[in-house]
Amino acid sequence: MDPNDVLKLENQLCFPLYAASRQLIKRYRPHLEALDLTYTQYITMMVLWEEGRVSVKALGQRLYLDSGTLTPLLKQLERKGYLRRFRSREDERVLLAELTEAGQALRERALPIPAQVGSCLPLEPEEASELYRLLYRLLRMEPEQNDT
Amino acid sequence: MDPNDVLKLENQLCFPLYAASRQLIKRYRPHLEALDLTYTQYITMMVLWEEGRVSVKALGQRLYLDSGTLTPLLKQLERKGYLRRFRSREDERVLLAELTEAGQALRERALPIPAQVGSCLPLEPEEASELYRLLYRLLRMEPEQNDT
DNA sequence: TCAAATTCAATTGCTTGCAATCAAATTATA
DNA sequence: TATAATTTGATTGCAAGCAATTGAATTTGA
Repeated sequence: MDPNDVLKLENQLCFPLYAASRQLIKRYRPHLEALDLTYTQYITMMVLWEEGRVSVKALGQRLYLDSGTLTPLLKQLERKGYLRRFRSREDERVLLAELTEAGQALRERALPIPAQVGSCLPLEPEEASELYRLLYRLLRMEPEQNDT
Repeated sequence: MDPNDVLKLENQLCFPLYAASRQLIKRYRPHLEALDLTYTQYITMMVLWEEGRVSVKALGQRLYLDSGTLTPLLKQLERKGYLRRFRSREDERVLLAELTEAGQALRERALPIPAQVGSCLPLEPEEASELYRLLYRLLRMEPEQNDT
């Protein structure tokens, strides 16, 4: 590559990743609005639909989000009545989030969403799974170094 | 796929896209801090380094961002002295952003960044270019429909 | 020619996203 | 057992990101 082109937008992996992520999330919005969820709230609910109950720490590890993002988001979901927040008996530092009945019921209404969004993607199925594989490979990046 | 697994985090393309995008942007931060730029400011500067001068509208189309995001961002870059903002003579509605000397000079300091970030990715070169290709295919999604 | 429609940027208001910091609880170790 | 280090979640402050709205400039077309 011409060294003058190194800084062109189109020559960097990060930009299409960032742009595609936002564009795809935008595709979820109209479907999620009916459920009164944002995309981040939706993926949080997905973990709860799978686990039923989860600590903030575990949630953060699963979603690659920190407590600064999760705390207000979980409070919001609690206000909406989809989950309860309470401290663990065994370790009072640990805060657990647990599905309510309403949160559990919401799952049924979310079931058709993946197919609805997936069907309008301009990718062949094998391209989608290759993309999927490469993204998970990329996610295996080492976590940031801290100077201990 | 078991229909019960449709809502699992790991079965959706959007989640790894969203997570990988944020993780990769995090990789840029330490390098960009030295230039007093955030990631979004950086990609804005990349367009300016390429074009020299660009309207808010064109910038938004290029970056998939709207004026609500770009207006404060461009004002910030103007405060830092990297660009000037002024209205077009031909059409007073159009606001143009133009590189200053300082903005032009900043390019030299940004040149090594792509290689620095790229070198720590856990992808083979051919995987990276395949990922790149698939992301641009995905970005060819139709823009959102508006009900005219 | 002039009123309506369109285009464009700015503004408002809300939700992330995250670094930095703080406080509380627990664990390790002297 | 003191006390130091670690873990954990909350809080704070700032920068996106974007929908909705506004207001000014321009274009369209009757």
